[in-house]
Amino acid sequence: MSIHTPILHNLQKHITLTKAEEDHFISILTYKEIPKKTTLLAEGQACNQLSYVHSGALRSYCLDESGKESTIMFAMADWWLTDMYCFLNEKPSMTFIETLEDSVVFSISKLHFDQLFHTISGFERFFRILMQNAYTREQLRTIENLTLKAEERYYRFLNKYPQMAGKLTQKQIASYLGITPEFLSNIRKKQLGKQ
Amino acid sequence: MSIHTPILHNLQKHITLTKAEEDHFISILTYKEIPKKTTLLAEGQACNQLSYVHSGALRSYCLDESGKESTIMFAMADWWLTDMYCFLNEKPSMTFIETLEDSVVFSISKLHFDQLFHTISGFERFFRILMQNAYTREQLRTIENLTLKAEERYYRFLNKYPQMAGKLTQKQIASYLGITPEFLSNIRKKQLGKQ
DNA sequence: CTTTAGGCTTAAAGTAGTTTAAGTTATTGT
DNA sequence: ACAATAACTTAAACTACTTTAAGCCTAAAG
Repeated sequence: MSIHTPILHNLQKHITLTKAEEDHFISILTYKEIPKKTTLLAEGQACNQLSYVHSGALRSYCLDESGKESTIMFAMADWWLTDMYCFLNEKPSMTFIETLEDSVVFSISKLHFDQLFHTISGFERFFRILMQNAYTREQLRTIENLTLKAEERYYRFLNKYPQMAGKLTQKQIASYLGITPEFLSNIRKKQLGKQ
Repeated sequence: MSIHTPILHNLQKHITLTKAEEDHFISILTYKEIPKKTTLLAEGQACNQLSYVHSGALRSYCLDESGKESTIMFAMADWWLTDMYCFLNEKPSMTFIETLEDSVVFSISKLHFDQLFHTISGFERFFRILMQNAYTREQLRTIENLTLKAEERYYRFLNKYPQMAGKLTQKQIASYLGITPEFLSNIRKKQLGKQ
């Protein structure tokens, strides 16, 4: 059971690798230990890393003109994270990525990423499935945002990501749901009364 | 310039096909002429078709318990459309798809779709890129829904999809933006005053 | 050609969510 | 151990958006 077992296992969810492919894949990974509350990507920076979360938890968010934060997504162990649009199109990042707790990630540079489609025969398939899942998940989020009230969205969030709830502040959860922290506090008070 | 030129051209945006691959691809397409305001997929039905829009315009939407419509997406010439989650996972459809005007589409069955990954060497890449674009577009929509007011979302919609604006009713546009038709009418009146 | 249903508008009243501001409780850095 | 900063709460005033209901206009169906 090496340090690379989980990330290899993640690939093996969707594709089979030869021993040579495994070795090559491991050779391009950059191991990073990142303390809690560290920003590893900031708006405007080159977004040339795709990261696999080995342990810990991270969050990506953007800021509007007025300085208001919106949490785009979070990632815990066994998830992948980057500013996907900017990574794929080699644009300066439009988002921030920060650790929520001490984390270990394996990063792949855009250069190596592009090569993986040639060096690992199943990688195209692997990444296609990753993108399929990300797309359908994001579409569900859109629909829930359009059709549900904040209270219902909050309970679905708690239900879908119970582990994340403890790692995020209320302000961060509110910014994922698209409401103010004050209103989330309101929703929670209401629920306490019911119990 | 055959009827298949546009759909082949669409594949060739991202991959190169041999003549044999082109012929095979064309052989699995189902040509469909569909009159205006026809429902070609309804909630609960098997969603086993992925459709390329040759001409015309379509819309996908879902209904909540109370009967309220939400427009998930629309598609015009040269776009692809299905209930992606249900198509990929072979679940009964959660959405409706209807034509907004007389349309011609080429459909691919899930069975043929699965085979394409083996019969066309670049298809995995093609579909990966399709999913990448769909994902990053959807993520942008989420952020705009969370951060912008309805008025701003409406003007960005008009700006991004000027051709669609004329094909959708105000009710449908409102349901894409996540507001009531009455409030959209309000926004439009306000703008008329400014001009 | 006429009826009817749907699409669009208007306006008044209601509600979900925001803003501001103040106070309380944790965390963090020195 | 202390001060400073951020997290969470509360409440009152405000605004964005919804609901309801009525009226008008256009297009499709008989």
